[in-house]
Amino acid sequence: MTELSEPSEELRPRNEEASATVTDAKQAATTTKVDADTIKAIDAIDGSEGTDTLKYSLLGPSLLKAGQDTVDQSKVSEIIYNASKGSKFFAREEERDRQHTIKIEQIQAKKAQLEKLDLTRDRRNADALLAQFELGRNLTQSIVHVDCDAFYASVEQLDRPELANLPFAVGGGVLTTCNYVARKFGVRSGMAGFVAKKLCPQLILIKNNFDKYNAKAREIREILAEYDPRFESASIDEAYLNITEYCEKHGMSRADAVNKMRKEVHETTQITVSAGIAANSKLAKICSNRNKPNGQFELANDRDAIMEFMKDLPARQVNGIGRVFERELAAAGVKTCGDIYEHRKYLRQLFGEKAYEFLIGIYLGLGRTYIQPAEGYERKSVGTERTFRDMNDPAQLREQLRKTAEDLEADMKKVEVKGRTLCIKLKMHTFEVLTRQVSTPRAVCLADDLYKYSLPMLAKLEQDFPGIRIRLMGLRCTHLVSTKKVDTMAFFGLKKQQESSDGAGQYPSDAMTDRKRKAELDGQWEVWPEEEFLNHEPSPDIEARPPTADPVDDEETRAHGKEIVPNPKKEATPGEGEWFDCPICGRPQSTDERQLNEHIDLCLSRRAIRDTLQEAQEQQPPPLARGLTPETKRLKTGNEKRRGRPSGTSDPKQRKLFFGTS
DNA sequence: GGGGGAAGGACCA
DNA sequence: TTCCTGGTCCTTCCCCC
Ligand SMILES: Nc1ncnc2c1ncn2[C@H]1C[C@H](O)[C@@H](COP(=O)(O)OP(=O)(O)OP(=O)(O)O)O1
Ligand SMILES: [Mg+2]
Repeated sequence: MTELSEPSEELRPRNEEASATVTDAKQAATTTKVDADTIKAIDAIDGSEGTDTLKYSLLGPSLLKAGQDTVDQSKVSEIIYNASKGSKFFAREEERDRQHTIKIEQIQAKKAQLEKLDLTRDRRNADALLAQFELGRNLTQSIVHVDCDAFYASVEQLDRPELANLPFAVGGGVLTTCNYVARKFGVRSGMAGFVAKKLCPQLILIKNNFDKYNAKAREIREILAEYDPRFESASIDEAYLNITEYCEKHGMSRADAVNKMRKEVHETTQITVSAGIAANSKLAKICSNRNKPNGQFELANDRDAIMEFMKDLPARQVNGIGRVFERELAAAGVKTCGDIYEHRKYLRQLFGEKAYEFLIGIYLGLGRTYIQPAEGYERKSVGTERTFRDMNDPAQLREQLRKTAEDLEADMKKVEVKGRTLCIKLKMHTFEVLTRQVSTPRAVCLADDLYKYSLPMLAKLEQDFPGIRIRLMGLRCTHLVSTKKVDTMAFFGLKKQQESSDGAGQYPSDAMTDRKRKAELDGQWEVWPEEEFLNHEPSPDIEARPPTADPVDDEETRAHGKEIVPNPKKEATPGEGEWFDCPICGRPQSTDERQLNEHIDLCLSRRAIRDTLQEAQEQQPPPLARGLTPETKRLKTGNEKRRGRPSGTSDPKQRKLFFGTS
């Protein structure tokens, strides 16, 4: 699983001072002008015809990062521009910039059009939405966002303390991060190594060592768990915690608790972290950037304080608003979150329903107030891609495809999944990206199959783009089917798929696993407990049945799984003790791990048999009637209804929506 | 009008 | 001379029911 961290920023206009509580002493000293610069840059953008937007874009996505206070952005931008000029990468960026500019003009034209119309209805709708969201506001929780400082660099520095005062960066062709000394030169994550060298010729480059970072991240998480055992790691160096309970139990203020936590992390792991404390995750995330490095910032759980906080907040600082959307919003007149209100009646028509709701939520400073461990989350795809020297020889391309397929097989084995959709990605020498996908007739994971199904896509692309020259190739599988025995997802009743890891009988290519094919329920199933069993298959005798021949019987498949995650349904009435709802049959079960697993095994194997039978009958769908069987379809919709609010998904990086009222 | 697949793209670390 | 990698979600288009 990949994971990482976040951006940063500071500067608070005077008027926010009153509402936002600064909880770290060193804060006052470190104010920056990045915000101001950013705004200036955007202002410049609006009507400009020149290279301003391109230069701004070339600054990279992380210009809001901490440690830039003393940087002369325009000088940096000039150096980057000159270093990049003339390259293919640059040409591509120019083209993108042109496209964006066209889109901006369309937005402006549309807005001008809308201004002539009577938008009373749209304004009323927006007000209704505001009112509705307001009802869901929850100010009862204390959410903390923790973010390690210059994470990879800090970890490297532990092994090489002599680097402490020298500018250094981690990464190869592109930097993953750099220390704060290097940031003074304008060096940032995501920047090309050679550009960074132009900005800072003495810059020392260190290779990535992900195992080391992951190990360190685990150490840090161990400490976080003391403060909230159900914390959510959002990336390798970031986590959300709900410390409401902790503070209550220990009679501590939130700021004190977080100070203590940060101190503890520093003392035991030697890594400094920054934190934001607020009423919800979105605000906490913004706050954690304010006193970076090694600082914290608290925003009171108070509506007025929050509204004041959002009022002058540059939209770009909100997670989910990047370089492009920032420009588009600016074109519509929205630069700060506070600006959203006066333009509310246009937003839906200009940016669509989702973005509109997202923005309204931002204006109100709403966000998730429930935090849940990431283990309860189901991965959606696995993929691998590699950049190499330009290539256009068909034989070589096939060889590369084969390699990619093998890499992907290894990754899929590691995370124990197969996929029903295979996606190929090519980046041409011009940096233009092409993707093609197919649904495979069966879930696949073996290199032979991955190759077999992706080759025709490659061939087609070669045909459509004669003489195609490629600098990157990737493969990705989606519509995953778990090959784990009982995976944790099951416990959330979200979705469960199971299949034999050796459903290989179908493929002539893998005779080696063939011996093992007992019940090959290669297909996936999706279980929506209530609907599926409570509605038409109560079958009271399930429990009584002996555990039917376990369909899964493979070494690796057995290795993992069987991990119990507490039911997130925390309202489990305390008086009655706790229970888990079986994700398969929906009935409450003992929380005893062994008993529960036994019960689930039973339910699962029962499902397995049923599905195998069913498959025998209705097998065909994939090729033509590709899509869901009527049953699955119904179940799927059922699920959506059941989960109700968008809330559910615990995707750490969920972008839009979710003003979870918990 | 809705579901789904396919292609492209924004965004995040 | 040179600009990564792995993942999520959204939008737009299309076909089909
Ligand atoms: N574009 C990227 N590609 C790959 N890895 C990245 C990228 N950006 C960041 N990372 C990695 C390296 C970082 O150390 C780690 C955490 O990211 P992030 O929190 O944004 O920065 P940081 O921790 O290095 O500095 P900061 O002090 O600003 O938080 O994720
Ligand atoms: Mg960080």
